Amino acid sequence: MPHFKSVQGTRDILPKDAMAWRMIERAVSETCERYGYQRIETPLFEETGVFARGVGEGTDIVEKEMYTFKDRSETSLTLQPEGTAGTIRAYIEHGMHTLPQPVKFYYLRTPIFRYERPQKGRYREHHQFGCEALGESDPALDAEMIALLWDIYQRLGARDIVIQLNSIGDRTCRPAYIQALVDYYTPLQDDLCDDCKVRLLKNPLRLLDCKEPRDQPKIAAAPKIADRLCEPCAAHFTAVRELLDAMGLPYTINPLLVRGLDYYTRTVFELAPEQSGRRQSAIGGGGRYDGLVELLGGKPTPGIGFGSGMERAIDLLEQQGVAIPPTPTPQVYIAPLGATARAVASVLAQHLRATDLRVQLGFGERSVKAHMRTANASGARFVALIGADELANDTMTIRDMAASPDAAEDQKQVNVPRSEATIWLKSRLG
RNA sequence: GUGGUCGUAGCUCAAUGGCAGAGCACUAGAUUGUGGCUCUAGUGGUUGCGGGUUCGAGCCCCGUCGAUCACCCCA
Repeated sequence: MPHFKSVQGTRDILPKDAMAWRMIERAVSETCERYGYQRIETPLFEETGVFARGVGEGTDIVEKEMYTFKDRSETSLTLQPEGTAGTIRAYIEHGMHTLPQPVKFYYLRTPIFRYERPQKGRYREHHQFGCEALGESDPALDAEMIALLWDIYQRLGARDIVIQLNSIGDRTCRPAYIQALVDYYTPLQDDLCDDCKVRLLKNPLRLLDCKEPRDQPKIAAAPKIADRLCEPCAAHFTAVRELLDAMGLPYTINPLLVRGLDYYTRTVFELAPEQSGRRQSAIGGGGRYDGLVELLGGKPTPGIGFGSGMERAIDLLEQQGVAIPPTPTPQVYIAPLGATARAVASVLAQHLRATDLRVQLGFGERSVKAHMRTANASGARFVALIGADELANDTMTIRDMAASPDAAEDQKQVNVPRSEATIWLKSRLG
């Protein structure tokens, strides 16, 4: 017999984790709706070009991390490696530029696929929630979105998390900054770590990200993008900061914050636990992408968005001991004895469920003891026992599983007419 | 893609190169139809997979798959 395993970097989300997921889903959807964002769900896969062009040909994601395949008509498709590009494609395809702008979306529990070497907090399939807002460049939108992300995690009860903020300029000022960076680093080339030698040629912004100790002094002395922004970008960045200050949102400017997707312009931000030396603990990140809609074939349209990893969010909440709502338990467990009772029990279960009670039906030919054990393990509050005696007089014996072990037997259970089952249970379950 | 550590029952783990085990969980019993505590029994394994060395491999060697940690990068 072959035995199958979930494939590398994927995992099952089991019932024991369901409530944690649901808690996050609720916090996200309710908070987003409060901010006027509406839910969107786009297909799991797109034509490869959507991501290749959107995310950027030179990025690691496109170069070596996409799940790309040809379908039976030889069309190149890709499982979404991030949440933004598909949403932009939908915005363009459905002519949403005709709606009042900005158009504000959120997505939830969206599977994201990246072919990477798995490790803690990093999977080949993971899930994100996120927001996108298109058609508006007002810095108030940037501030609102950062506040929204912050709000979600506050609502979830996460502690000690920080927002890092930076501006990486736009098509006007960034090329000049990158050139300045290259000019600064080129004379130092021979003294750089091997990774940085590659970065200098391939993705100079990433030089700022290096963690090699010997390169830190070079980074500290390197030109900073904040000093090189063009006038409009500088004004935009200032406005975002002033709004965040006015809203009282804690954030820190990180002049070294750059992001790995090519489409970002101006505002970029990340959310991470306060004392996380490790980079893969970032739980959310995003930024403005004013050129992206045009890049994907739409009219020039500003936009901004973020994505946040749900597995990482759950890890964080677990690590911080945030209380997860308990899994709902049955309110009634019905224990039938014998074939006739089982038929009666099935019908009774349906009646009770129709009145919104959570009912667990006991299956099979089992002893009373076995039923009681199963009921106890299920966490059911009451057991409704139906055997020969109860069948004979149309009753059921109801046992209160929450009664003290020391209580007298007649305090623990009572015989109730089956016709009064709903009323009896409802009055006691509040 | 690179490097370190590790793969034994559903879970957590034992077992000098010499008969594969325990606890938990699960199932069933402990005088009539009653849970939790206790006791007893039972189910459950091709020791991740494939080769090799050896009289004999869970243990040693090689490969492979996977997990984990770090790098790279990202959520």
